[in-house]
Amino acid sequence: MILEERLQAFEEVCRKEGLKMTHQRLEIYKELLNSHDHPTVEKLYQRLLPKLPTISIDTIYRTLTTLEQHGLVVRVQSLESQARFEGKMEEHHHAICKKCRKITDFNWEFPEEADLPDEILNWGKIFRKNITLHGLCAQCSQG
Amino acid sequence: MILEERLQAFEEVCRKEGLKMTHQRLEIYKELLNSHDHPTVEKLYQRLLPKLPTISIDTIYRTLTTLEQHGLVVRVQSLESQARFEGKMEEHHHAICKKCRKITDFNWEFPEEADLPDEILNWGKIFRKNITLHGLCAQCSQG
DNA sequence: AACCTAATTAAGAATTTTTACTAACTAGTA
DNA sequence: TACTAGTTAGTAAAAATTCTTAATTAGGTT
Repeated sequence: MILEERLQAFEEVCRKEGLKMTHQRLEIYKELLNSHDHPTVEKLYQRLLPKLPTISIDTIYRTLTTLEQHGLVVRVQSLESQARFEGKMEEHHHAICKKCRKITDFNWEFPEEADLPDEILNWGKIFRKNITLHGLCAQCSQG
Repeated sequence: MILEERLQAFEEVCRKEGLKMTHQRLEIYKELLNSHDHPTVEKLYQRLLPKLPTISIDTIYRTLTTLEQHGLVVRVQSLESQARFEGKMEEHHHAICKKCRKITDFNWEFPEEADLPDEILNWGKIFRKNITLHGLCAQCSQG
């Protein structure tokens, strides 16, 4: 069960880094793991309200930033002003529809790093390599 | 002179699309062309103030959004909450430093589209393909 | 099992970032 | 030179994010 693994990793990281395992933190993390639409903070807030009726939106901002800093979630690049997040940590890439703004994941084995130009290999330490496709999704390109 | 070409293209697009060639529009566009740091609206505003002391920040937002819609500038994906723009239209890619936030351009010939997985070729119409490298630039990875 | 302590939270307020509204103004054309 | 639709500056509002503070809590210690 991949979810189990993620939650164990979550616990482990928290212990290692001295982060406390609070109810809110766990629920926010689980909600993000269950969300496959790269939600905004606002969306997560709406989804969490039934379970955590008194949670504040600031807590979600804070929590996601903390988890991001510890490599447990990813802040997704987007063209919107609202921040978006994802819990999926396996390397993958995104296609963004200019019209409906939907972000679709896809897998692709990235070319070997060695194929990248030298100029950028000297740039520094590379942690992630992401491809983003910009365009119109099938639905939106019909209209 | 590449700048000349860009300005001519700018004029042409404006004429074609019925956009008026206002002083502000031209100055904003030229300032962006001269900026190679993927500036925020706020930064452009600061840079334009000496020349256009009464320009409002709203005009810069509006103008950039308009130019973006007509394919004259690109809204750069970023991890920050502030929108960033660039005028460089040739295909290129970005490396973002997690620490200092600097965005560095680099060139790389993207693999043939055919090499992308089928799932994503059926996704819709692809206009742009961008690679983003996340990491620490040389300077920041020393500290 | 109660206690300590530093981390975390909720709530409200404040900031920051972006957009809307409106009257005045301007580019492009007649 | 006048007309008209598009554009601008200024003000205000909305949207998004962060800060402040007092209360609460997790996790370790006695």
